[in-house]
Amino acid sequence: MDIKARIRRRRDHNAQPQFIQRYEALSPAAHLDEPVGRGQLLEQLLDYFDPVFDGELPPNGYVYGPIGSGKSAVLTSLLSHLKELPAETREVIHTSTRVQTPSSPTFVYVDARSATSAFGFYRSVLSSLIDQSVPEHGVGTDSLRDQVHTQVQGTPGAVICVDHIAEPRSLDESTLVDLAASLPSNVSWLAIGRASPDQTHLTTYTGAEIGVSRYRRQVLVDILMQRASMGLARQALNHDLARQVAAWADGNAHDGLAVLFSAADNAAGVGQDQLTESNINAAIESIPEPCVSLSAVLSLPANRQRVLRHLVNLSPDERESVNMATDALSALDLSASTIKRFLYEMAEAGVIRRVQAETEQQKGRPPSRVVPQFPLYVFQRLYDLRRRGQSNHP
DNA sequence: GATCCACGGGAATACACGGATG
DNA sequence: CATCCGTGTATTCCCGTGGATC
Repeated sequence: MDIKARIRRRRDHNAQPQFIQRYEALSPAAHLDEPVGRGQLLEQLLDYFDPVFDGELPPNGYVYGPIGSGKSAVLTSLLSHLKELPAETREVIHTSTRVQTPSSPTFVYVDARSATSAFGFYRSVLSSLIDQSVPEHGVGTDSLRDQVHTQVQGTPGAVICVDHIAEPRSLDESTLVDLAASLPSNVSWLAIGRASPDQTHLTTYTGAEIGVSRYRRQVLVDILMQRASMGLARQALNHDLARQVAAWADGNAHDGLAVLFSAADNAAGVGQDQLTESNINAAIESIPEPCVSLSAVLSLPANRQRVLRHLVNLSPDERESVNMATDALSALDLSASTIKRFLYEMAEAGVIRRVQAETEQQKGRPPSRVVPQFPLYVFQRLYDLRRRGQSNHP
């Protein structure tokens, strides 16, 4: 490295912003306010929602597509914009004292990963319908359902969009159908999931289906460049590297962003001001196959995430068996049997994988190695950031 | 006092293997 | 040889209890 470059590096390090400027912009679990490259899906969703603008309800619907194809990104962004519409008109038209009835159906977003029970579902719907916060305890499930009824009845209705349907640990299809049936008749739902229509019986209840295909390579390149420009110092990611990541990710934005995040984190750690091919390759190496969604991991109950966070730091030989991992995690203030049950449960959900040992030992059933199936470094960093954020703003 | 659900513990079941048995 | 049995470990299943919150 020549002297100029060395000097420039020192100067940049001191005078310029950090290499990683915004972790949120890089996070595979976060969505942009304006998603990139999904104009067609946006139009299809607007077509589907179109009756709402005439004060009518759309039919039940189903949006399906593979992981990392932008379903949640587009839907959450679209809903956040749509929800602003009635609020704007309300302020202008109505007096502050009168309780106004909206002239068109309202939009509700429910994440089935966090609303995993009937109680959670009603609670999520209700808290979206009213401004006040809804208690998590002390109120019965039936009472919540009745409150949803009183909120919706006599209005033009609501479209309830239920994301991440039929994933492990989220709401399954028949539960959704049952819950929806328990709501007033002026409610439509839009389910978002990964199963194609022939793999689900959900479509027997829907009047509209929207399929989403994986991102084309060039679009994924654009997404990576966009995120890099928002989250990293200038010129940190060059186009060729973005192309490499996109080629590897094969249309899966989640995995592509996980690589970008991981590579950037690594580069920042050793003071680079640009991502290199070896950063990218190392990051790619660190992504498991198959890779479970980080936002799914980050919406697990708190103590399960805590177990995973500590699992990340265990050495491989401490993960040689479920029992050994349980012992190694005993520093957590959870009982051994709970930790063990968590590990089995999360293996069931695909968050970790159990790999049966070669049958060498004599006695008993062979143990299983514990292998994380999520991007370790990215999870670690996001988990720690989130915790710090919470303790700053309790 | 009511409510939900995370925890914790333990029972039941599955699996692997060597050795005994028919 | 095929099957069963005993032992030891792994895994799954189930449910009561208590903490946290209203």
